[in-house]
Amino acid sequence: MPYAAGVTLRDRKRARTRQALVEAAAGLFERQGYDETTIAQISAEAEIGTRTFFSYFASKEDLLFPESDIRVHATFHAIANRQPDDGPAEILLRALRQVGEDSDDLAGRLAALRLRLIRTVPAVRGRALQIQLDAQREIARQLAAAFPESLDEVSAAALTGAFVGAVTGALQVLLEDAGNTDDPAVVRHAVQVAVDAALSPWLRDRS
Amino acid sequence: MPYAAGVTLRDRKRARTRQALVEAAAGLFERQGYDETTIAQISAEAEIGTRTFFSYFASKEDLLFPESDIRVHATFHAIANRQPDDGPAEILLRALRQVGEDSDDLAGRLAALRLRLIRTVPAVRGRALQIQLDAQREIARQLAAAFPESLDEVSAAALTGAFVGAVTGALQVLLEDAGNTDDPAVVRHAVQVAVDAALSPWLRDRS
DNA sequence: TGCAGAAATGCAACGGGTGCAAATACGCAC
DNA sequence: GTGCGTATTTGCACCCGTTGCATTTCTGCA
Repeated sequence: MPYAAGVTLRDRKRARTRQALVEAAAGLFERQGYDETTIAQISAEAEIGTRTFFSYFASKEDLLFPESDIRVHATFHAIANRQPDDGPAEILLRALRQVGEDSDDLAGRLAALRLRLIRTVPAVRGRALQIQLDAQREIARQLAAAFPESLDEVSAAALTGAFVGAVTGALQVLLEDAGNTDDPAVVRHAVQVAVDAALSPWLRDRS
Repeated sequence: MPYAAGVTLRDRKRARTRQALVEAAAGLFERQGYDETTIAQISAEAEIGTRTFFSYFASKEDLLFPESDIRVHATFHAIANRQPDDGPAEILLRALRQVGEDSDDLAGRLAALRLRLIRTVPAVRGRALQIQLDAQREIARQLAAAFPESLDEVSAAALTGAFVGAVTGALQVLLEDAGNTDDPAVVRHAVQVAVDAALSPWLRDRS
């Protein structure tokens, strides 16, 4: 029932405008750079008033992170569909592995742009880190709920933080080495190498 | 030769003004809140022009992170003075442990304020995370240099990221549970618990 | 003491972001 | 299809952080 009731004209129009904003922004950011692009320009290109922009996105940075919760939901899914003998670490491992393979997320034009701007623009990097931290927290909560007897909230958060931190750290180095390539294949490969390198200590213990 | 030559009047005056800015800001932030305090106010209280503020700090957030590299330097020190048979993990472990014990950093009024604002104000949290990431990167670099045959750059970054991520994750939960206390003793205790909880997986393997 | 260079300052401007009130468009009942 | 109540859009004025520029003031040093 994806196209169920309740999806009104208003809703569709709103979604379309939102999409238009993201695309307009992506184009302008690529052409002129992030700092050089003004919200007024983006709004104009999407044919809405400047003021209205802020009823779609709370800030300029947020344009680069629409649907910021898909990763969290993916992990929820990994937790829900876990193998009976999977421990917390196995779940996180599988989930993070999947991030590397999920081409939808990394191959897209917007994803490449986002990655470049995260490396380049401090404001964007800051926002990205915050979103990551929130996601981490939420995943930890779910993990603790799924393993009530072996994980308290604090341990769950520590574990999640360790995994995410490891991947982030490795990725940081790999991307800075890779120079300014936006080639999706290169980026995807870097992510996979990073995940494997980051998670190898955990792999060693269990295999 | 700490008070060596070259320390001119200008330098001392500049340091004094910088300090005055930090203190003025701390007071105002405590009294009125972060967002409600304007740079003009801070500058006025420190008796400089608003414009001049930006020749001391690049942004409002940076007021809360003067000497942001002492932690990095502490880790350098831990690396330099390592025991002959210490591995990379032991070094990071010792360094992070020390953070919890170093009362200079956590007991101070400014440190408590900083911690509260990190939890409260998104802009501050963003800046803090960026500084942390930079520090992490730098530590990883040093670690890789210290263990050339057992650690490549990527592994070093992953390891560092895992440790820091674990502590950060644990601390996040502990501080949000602790409510809005600014009691330094409580905070310090939370940090120690967080570090121990976060690092216990690594401790188990080695002891 | 005087001069070159550094720092401080004032001013104007720009962009992100918000509160407010008027105008507009949509959903829905009739 | 009409009309009304409500959600959305919009323009406007405003605040604040931040920067460039030109001017003035101050310090280091010969």
